[in-house]
Amino acid sequence: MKEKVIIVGGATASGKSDFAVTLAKSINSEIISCDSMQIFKGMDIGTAKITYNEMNNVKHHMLDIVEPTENFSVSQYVTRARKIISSLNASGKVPVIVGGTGLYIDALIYDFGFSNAGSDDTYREELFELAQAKGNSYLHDMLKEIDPPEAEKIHENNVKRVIRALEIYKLTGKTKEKNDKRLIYETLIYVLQDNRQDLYQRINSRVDIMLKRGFADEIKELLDRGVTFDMQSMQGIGYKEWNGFFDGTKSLYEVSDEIKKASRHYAKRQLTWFNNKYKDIAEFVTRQDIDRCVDEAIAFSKEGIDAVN
RNA sequence: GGCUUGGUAGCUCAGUCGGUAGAGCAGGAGACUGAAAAUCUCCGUGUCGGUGGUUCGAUUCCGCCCCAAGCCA
Repeated sequence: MKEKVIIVGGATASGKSDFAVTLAKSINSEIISCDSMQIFKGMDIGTAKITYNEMNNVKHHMLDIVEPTENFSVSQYVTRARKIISSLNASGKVPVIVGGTGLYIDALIYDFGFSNAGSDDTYREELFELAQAKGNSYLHDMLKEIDPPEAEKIHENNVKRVIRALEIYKLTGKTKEKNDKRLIYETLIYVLQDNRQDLYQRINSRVDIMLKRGFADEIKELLDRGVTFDMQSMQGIGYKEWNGFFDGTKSLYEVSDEIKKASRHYAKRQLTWFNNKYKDIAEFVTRQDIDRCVDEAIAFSKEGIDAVN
């Protein structure tokens, strides 16, 4: 029998955290965050990480699990999250997975068969310089040599992806295997929706609030602790934009404006992801549907368990 | 009141030696199975301030008017 999982997805600032806490509370379960930035310690304000009070006594997993000086990847996320899902299921709890990182959710609910490839910074650098010198298509041709179908899927200007594909090959000696898309869990998936304008409005004002709550201090602290702008953690929205602020090349207004803009763009990308990929497996709801969803979640988490006992 | 410089896409501006116009940003659509809050792809018709004139034809040249900024009174 498949393990069960409830998922709450949606764009940034759409109210996922709150929604998820309510669901988890109602089925006496726990939450597993599915967010590629909230995994970092010390990055709280900018990632809009849930606060202790907001958790409302519901246990949260997969938050603050990596130092901001470290690299992290989907495969590591999946390995760790799966264990938590299993142990919760074993104790009769259906975990509520919340997050906006589409790839992480996908990798979790489908079997992508990742091997444990880490990263190779010097090789990345090497390839990047190669692309600079000989052009994007040169690098793309390299990928075509070793993995034609993969090369077919990646646009040659998407240098970062081409590099990662080559890097994986170098580290594992293998090309990606085709895995069919079958859900490995029994799922109840909700995607939170919102009017575009309202969402953008919410994003803008949320950035203003972040700044008032000491966003700048958070960045300073990270930098003091040895985090630099070229690290993975600092590529996140709300972090990379501060590059230039502390040496005076950028004003606070510019920083805030750029963060808002980037967040809006991000939200748009998330909407595209969920709208197009989750059409058949998710239920699209708004925050107002919470009561109905709670009922469904209760039924979903009970279903089957009675039969077993 | 006089002079100067502007008034072109939601914004900043380019351009048309006279044949009705194009960039960046914003915005929109999309891709995405190993960095994903990353990365990448695609989408540009707007009374060219108004009005008269010159012209086969004006957003482009000329006159007048309106608006904005600056300078002089």
